[in-house]
Amino acid sequence: MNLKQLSALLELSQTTVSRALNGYADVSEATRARVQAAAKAHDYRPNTRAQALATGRSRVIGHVIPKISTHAMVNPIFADFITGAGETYSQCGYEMLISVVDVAEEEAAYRSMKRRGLVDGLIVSAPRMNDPRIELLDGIGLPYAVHGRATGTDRPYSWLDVNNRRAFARATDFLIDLGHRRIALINGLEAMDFAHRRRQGYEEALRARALLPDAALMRQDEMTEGYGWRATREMLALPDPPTAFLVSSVICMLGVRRAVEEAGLTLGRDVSAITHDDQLSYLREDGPVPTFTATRSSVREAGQRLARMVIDRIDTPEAPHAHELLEAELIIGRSTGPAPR
Amino acid sequence: MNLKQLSALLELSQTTVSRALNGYADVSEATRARVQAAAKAHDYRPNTRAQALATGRSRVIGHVIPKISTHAMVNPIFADFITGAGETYSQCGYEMLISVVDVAEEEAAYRSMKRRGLVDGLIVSAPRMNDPRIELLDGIGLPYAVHGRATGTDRPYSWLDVNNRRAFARATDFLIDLGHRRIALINGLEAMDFAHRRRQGYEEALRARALLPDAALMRQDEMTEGYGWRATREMLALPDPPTAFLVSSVICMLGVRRAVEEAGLTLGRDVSAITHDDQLSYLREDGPVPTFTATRSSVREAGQRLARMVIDRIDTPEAPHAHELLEAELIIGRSTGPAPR
DNA sequence: GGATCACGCCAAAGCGCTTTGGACATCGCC
DNA sequence: GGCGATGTCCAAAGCGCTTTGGCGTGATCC
Repeated sequence: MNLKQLSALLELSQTTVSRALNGYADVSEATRARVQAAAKAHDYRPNTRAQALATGRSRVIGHVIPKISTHAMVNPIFADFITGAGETYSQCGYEMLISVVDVAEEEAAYRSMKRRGLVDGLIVSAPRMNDPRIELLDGIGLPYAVHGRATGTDRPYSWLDVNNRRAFARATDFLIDLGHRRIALINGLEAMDFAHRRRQGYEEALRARALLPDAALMRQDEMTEGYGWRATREMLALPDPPTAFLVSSVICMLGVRRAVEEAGLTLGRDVSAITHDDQLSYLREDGPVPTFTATRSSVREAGQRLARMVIDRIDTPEAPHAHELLEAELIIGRSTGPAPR
Repeated sequence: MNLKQLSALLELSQTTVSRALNGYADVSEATRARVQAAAKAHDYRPNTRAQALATGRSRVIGHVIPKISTHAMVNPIFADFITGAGETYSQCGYEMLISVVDVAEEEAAYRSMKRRGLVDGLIVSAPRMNDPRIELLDGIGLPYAVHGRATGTDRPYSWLDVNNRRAFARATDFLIDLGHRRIALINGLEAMDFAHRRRQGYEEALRARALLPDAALMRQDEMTEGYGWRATREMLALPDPPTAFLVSSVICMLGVRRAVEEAGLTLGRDVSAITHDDQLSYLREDGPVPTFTATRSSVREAGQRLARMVIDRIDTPEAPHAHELLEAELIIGRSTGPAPR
């Protein structure tokens, strides 16, 4: 059933039927009701491609996943983030298009998306320091919103971010309050903006309490379980090992715990650790006290809100850029305790 | 730059330019070369929406994620699977559309996708026993391929699956060889087809060695870390606890390990465990011997191949249905050892 | 009573592509 | 020289929608 057939059936013009369904005022309420009833009865849905062609808007938002190499890690927060964004999209009548592209072809991919009229807007994920994509997308003229921020870019853009600096400063502070002095940082790759900010927060908090950051206690890498384990194991073997760890993700934290336990130590007693927790659904726990003390912020909610943000960019490009800074909660679990003496 | 402008520039008709670019024979090689050069020089990309409207094919493949409730788990294999599928799609000139829909509206979502001409085909994920989606999609007339199988459906359909039955039978057999007699199964939800098959394999292997499946040693639930921990903890507290565990996912396995260690036991010595491992990229390890003994099969590769399978369905709907049964490797790690006496 | 206006409807153009059904040369062949 | 075959190209008609501009009709106002 298409517009033509539906309007023939109703003995109305395509114009009137279209305008009736799209809420224009110059249709009498009587005919509008009649049209809506018929549309419902025949389960009429306008063809998206025709609609897009006629309006110039595709009602699709793109998410680009740059692929480093064949074996590179897929971001574990991806699934929950997508779910959040998808919820907003379906509420707002948008579709989500995901494009896996080789990192070398990322720029070409954006250009192609624009030229082919594939998407109305984009979500930019995992911004790096001085991320070139912001300038690129402004140049291309594709609305977007960034999940995170890109230190070093001076042009305005819309973003939503967790206050990573403050979260890690608070976590560090909390560990210092517990008497810890040698606090390690198991960070994500610091070319990533969020990891950079976390280190800032960590170092600031140390300095504010007259502690000197020690390069031997700082690591950065892709946040896998294996990395958490390796880093912890190595640092516990130092002559003057840390008594506490600040960890960038729960996945890493799993590795940290493994290393701590393998060393015959108990987490929360002999060694403390705080992780950032994106509330990934498949790692959720139940029970009164969480296993891990964590700075917690829902990545699914971030997806929901960021999706709304791109849609706003598309609808009102002239509006000023939006910024949302989510504060992470510091949730006390069983992985922290007073520093051993 | 659109077709009209490009053809004006070349002083050719739109027809000729279009046919030149689409490889039709009735264009001289000289003009074809000229057209291609101009298209390249101006980075011409046909508008996807117009192309789709004209051809009736959108070159988009849909993935539907049914959302149980606001807090339901997002499948952890999702990200890697999507990445694999996305790789194939970009090679074949397809786009991937992801739709998060409330489970109650799943059927309506499929219908709508078809009517709106949004997608040319679909991937069906996480089939349940007697999954109604297969009949539904056949009725709607949307090509699809299933990731897994749906026991109880007698109509033919294209699928790709891991040989879950054999994988779990082999794993069980291996544990029996090591002297284990009380082997627990920490399964996924058995309404899911894969979990059902895993239990079959497990029970068959037990019976083949004259062991009786014990309901007290079998659990099923959503495969979270917390579930693995809870199930293990409870079973270890039984009067006659299991000495080995068969676990449905690495995420669960993390919980199993936690429970084992909390009980003061050592995995691979006091208690053995084998998990199914989808080779999720963010849980990957390095090192010579893996931590976990596992039945291993790459979900990313599954994504790649299944994407190819839907594309084939779209291109040649009259071809017989394809089936691929991937065998999981049994990889020996450090989580298994001889049964303690 | 005629001008004005709002209301409700519609014909037709257009979005950017593909495809059908020729048209026009050129060529080889009898 | 005429005829069919072949090789190149093109005008125009769609694909299914939205939107512009206009057309009647009846009510309103001086």
